[in-house]
Amino acid sequence: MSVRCRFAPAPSGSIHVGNVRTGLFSWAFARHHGGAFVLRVEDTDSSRVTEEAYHGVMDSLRWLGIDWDEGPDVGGPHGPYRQSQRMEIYRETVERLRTQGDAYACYCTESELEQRRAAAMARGEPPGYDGRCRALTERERAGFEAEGRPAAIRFAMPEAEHVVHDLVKGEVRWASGQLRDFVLMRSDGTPVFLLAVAVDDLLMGITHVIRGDDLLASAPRNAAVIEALGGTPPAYAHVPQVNGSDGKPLSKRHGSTSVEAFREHGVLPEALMNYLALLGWSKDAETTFLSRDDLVAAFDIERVSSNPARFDAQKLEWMNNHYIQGLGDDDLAARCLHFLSVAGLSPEPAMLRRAMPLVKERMKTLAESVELLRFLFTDDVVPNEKAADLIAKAPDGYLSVAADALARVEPWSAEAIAVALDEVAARAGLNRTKGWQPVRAAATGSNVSPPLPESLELLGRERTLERLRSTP
RNA sequence: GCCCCCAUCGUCUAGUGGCCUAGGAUUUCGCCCUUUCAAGGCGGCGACACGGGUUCGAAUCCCGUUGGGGGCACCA
Repeated sequence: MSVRCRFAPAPSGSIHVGNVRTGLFSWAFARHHGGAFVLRVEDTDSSRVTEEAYHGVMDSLRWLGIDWDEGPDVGGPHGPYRQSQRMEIYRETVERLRTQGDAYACYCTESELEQRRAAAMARGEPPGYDGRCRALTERERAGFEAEGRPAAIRFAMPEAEHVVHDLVKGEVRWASGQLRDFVLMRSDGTPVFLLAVAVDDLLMGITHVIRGDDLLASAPRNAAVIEALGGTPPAYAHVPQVNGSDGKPLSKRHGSTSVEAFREHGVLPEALMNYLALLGWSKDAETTFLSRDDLVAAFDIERVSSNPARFDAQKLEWMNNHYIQGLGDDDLAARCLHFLSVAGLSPEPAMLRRAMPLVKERMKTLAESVELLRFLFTDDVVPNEKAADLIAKAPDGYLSVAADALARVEPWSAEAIAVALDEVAARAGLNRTKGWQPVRAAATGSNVSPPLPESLELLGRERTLERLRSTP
C-alpha cells in the first residue's frame, strides 16, 4: 500500500513556523516514500476562519516549497478538501455510528456537566464525561425529548486499555476509563474536530498521520472512531512542538513567527526549509545543509527527536546568509528588488546586478539590502550620526581635496580610486582607515558600507564628486 | 487533581552498553585576514538535571525525585 500523508491546518490567522515544521515533516515523509500528500483545511469552526487566512496558508506552504497532490485548490478523488464542505458526510457518519450503537444522544446540560466535572476532580478522578446518558432507558430518553432538551451526540469509547504505537513516541498506553466518551456532534448539529479528523483520515485513505504532539491523546479517540467505522487506523507520528526562545510554546508574544513574517523580512524559503528540517530532526551527526531534494531523500521519521525544540532566530539568520551567498547575482538581484521597491527605491537593473557581489556576504536577510544599497539608488543621502561625526573630525578641506583627486582619476575603476584615496590620505598624514572613513561617510551617508572603491565606482564620478563637494 | 510526553554545551543536535578524557552546528570570546561592516580561516570557553539501582563497564537499561510541556471542553 502506498503512503498517503496529509497536513490539516486550521486557517485562522497566519501559519507559524512550528506548524509548518510539522507539515514539512509530513510532506517529506510522503515524498520520501513516493507517496501522496494531501492538504486538508480544517475550517469547521467558521467563526475563526477567513478567506484571507485560507489563501495565506496555501501561499506560505507553496512559497516554502511544500506541494500537494490533493487539496481544496487542486482537487482530487477524495474531495471536498475543506471540512466546511463535508458537513453532510459527518452527519451521515454520526447517524451510522448511532444506529450501530457506537454513539448516543447526550442530554446533559452545560451546568450539569460542570457540576459533575468538579465533583469528579474533587474525588481525584479524571474530569471527563461520566457516561451518564450512555445507559439511558427508552423512557428517560423520551422524557428528555419531550422536555425539548437539545442533544449532543457522544461516541461510546470502548472500555478497554488503549494503545497507540507512535512512530516517534513509541508505545503509549491509556488505562481503561481514562479516555471518556467525547462529543462527536454538537447539539446544534455541527461536527466536532475529533469526528471530522477521524472520518476524513479514513475516507481520504491516509496511511500516516504526522502531527503535533499536543494531539497525542486524541490519537486513541481517532483510532476508536475509525475502528467503529470498520476501518484500519493510520499509523501515527506525534512530533514535539516548536517553542520560542524562552522554551514556551510559540505564540503571539514571541513576535512575528509566521512564515509570512519571515518571508517579508527577506528570509529565503530554502533557508527556512533547511533550518526547520533540522529542528527536531537530523540526517546524521554532521549534515547542516540540505536542499529540498536532500531532505526528501534523507528524511526518516524514526530520527525525529522526541523532545521539544526552541526556535533560534540567530541560527536561522546565519543559515539565511549562507544561502544568500550561494545565490547567483542575477537571482539575488531579482530577490532584492522587491525589498528595495517596498522601501521606495527604484534601482536601475544593471547597477543593482553589479552591486550584488558587494553585499551578498553582508546580508543576513534580503531586507538588509535596503540599508546597504540605499546610497546607490537615491541622491537623498543625509549622513547619520556616526557619519556626521567622521566628517566633522576630518581635517579642514579634506573632502574637497579628495574630490579634486577623484576628479582626475583615470579610468574610473575601483583600483584607480583606491590609489587616489590612498594618496589623499597619505598627504594628510592619515592611514587608510582614518583617511577613507570621511569619504565613505560623505558618499554613502554611513560609517558602514560595502567596500569603498567598488561602491564609488558604482556610484559614478559625477555623483561621488557632487556628494563630497556638497558636504560642508 | 488525574493521565500522558520530555530531559546531552546558552540554542539545535550526534550518541541505541565499551569506539566518549562526549562529536558537529550556532552563539560567545580570542587571533589571523582587512578601508568600515561583514564574510572567511584558526583556536578557546561551554553539556550527559539529580539520586538510587542493573552491569566487568551506563550519556545510553530500570526505578524514583526534580524541572519543563501537553491533555482531561458541545476548542482545534
